[in-house]
Amino acid sequence: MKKLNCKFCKFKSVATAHLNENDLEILSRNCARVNFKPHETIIREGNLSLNIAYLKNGIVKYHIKGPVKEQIIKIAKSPSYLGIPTAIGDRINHYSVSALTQCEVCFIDAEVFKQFLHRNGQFAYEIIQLMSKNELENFRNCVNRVQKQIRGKVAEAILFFAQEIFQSNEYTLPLNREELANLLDTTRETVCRTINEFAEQGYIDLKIRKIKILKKDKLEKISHLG
Amino acid sequence: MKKLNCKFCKFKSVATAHLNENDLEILSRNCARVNFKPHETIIREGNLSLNIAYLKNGIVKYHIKGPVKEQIIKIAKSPSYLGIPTAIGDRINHYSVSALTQCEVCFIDAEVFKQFLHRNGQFAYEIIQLMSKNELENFRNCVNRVQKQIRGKVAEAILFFAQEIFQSNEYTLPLNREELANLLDTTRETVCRTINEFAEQGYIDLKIRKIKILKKDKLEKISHLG
DNA sequence: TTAAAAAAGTGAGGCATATCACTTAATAAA
DNA sequence: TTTATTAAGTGATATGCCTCACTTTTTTAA
Repeated sequence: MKKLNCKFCKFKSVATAHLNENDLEILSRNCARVNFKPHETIIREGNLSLNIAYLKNGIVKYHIKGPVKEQIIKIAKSPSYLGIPTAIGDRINHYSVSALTQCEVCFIDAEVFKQFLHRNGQFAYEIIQLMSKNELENFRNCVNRVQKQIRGKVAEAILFFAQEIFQSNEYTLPLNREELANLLDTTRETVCRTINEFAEQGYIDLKIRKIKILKKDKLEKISHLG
Repeated sequence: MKKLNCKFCKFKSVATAHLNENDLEILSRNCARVNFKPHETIIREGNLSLNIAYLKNGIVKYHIKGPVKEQIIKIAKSPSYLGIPTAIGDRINHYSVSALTQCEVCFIDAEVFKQFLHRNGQFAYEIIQLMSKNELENFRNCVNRVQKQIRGKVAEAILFFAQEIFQSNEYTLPLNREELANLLDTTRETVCRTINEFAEQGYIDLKIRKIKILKKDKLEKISHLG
């Protein structure tokens, strides 16, 4: 943990840009930076939610205890706030967030963050905008989960990592087969079969976790079809 | 449509309680009340989102166009804001909301609402709190959808309407079998079979849409089991 | 009050995906 | 390097639910 000067943070969020000198000073005093290695837990379900986490760098997974098993609900990357709903919606975290890659996180005291929201409508508005976009994404996500068949979901995931996470058609998947299966509501075996089928068909080049998209149009068609 | 005096509205939201006389006056001038019959659309996906809808009275369904079909994503009842994420997250509605019962809705000009958020941190904070709770619920909802089997979901739905919507063990389901199936990601036939099985087992008393819960503990067990 | 239309219920068979049991490959440890 | 461990891949079988085709009941309209 290091104390910071948030004023000069190059990863400053859109919302934070609305804070004045004084508030940035308060933020600096109530903010601590922590680094996480892959697999480490940043936010833990069931713990007291005393901080807002801001992901400055890295890729994370959100996961939650379900009636049957632990479930990955989404993948997110920096820059983004990680714990707003869980810190403001209740005193206890309702989900976990874990690092998939090396991650750099700022923990902001939740009370200080709430004070900013109360005092600064501009700041609050930016947060509301972020949360709104998130909720729309979550709805979309949920419908895709329940309606698409496995081939459609695997294709969607391959494209998601290329477009939303890595901005490249070539990348190393930050999930193993088990985790990918969990994210897509299926089993490891089915993911193996499906992803290898895509490789056989020449839609992707696949070396375990290294993926290169060869026929984006084919994948898009499979993804949209369900 | 009628013009209102929001100051004396007995359905006033927690957030609105933070508005001062002047803002309440502005709200009154930019707010219109509309009544809806069952099946009528309150918010339509794809339309411009120029208003925030506040549900003063009634039960609604949220639904969204999926890759395969129109999907019911959730059921909500008054009092609640209906269109915050879709009005603030984008210029165009990303989901629809339709009346399941007779509904009373206030449409608030989105720009006026945004002004309140900008100017009044207290107001914004209340909205953030509502949105946070919503997001936590959505996550929970989504995990249940993907992990539970049909029997578990039907049991959950029966209990949900009793506890969250009607606060009674005896109620008339505001959905037909087709809609209930859609909400639970299954087919009409499977819902019929499952719900009638529960009736045969004596867990519920069932007359088409009239439901009376007889063995809550049994339903809870089935629901939690998945 | 009867006819028409819509909603609900039911049985048989099919299918996508899960499960199980195992092999092969990759990575980590000794 | 060799061995141990974990991750990935694969075939055979099982199963929960969907689909289809139809009947029965309820609601709406004439």
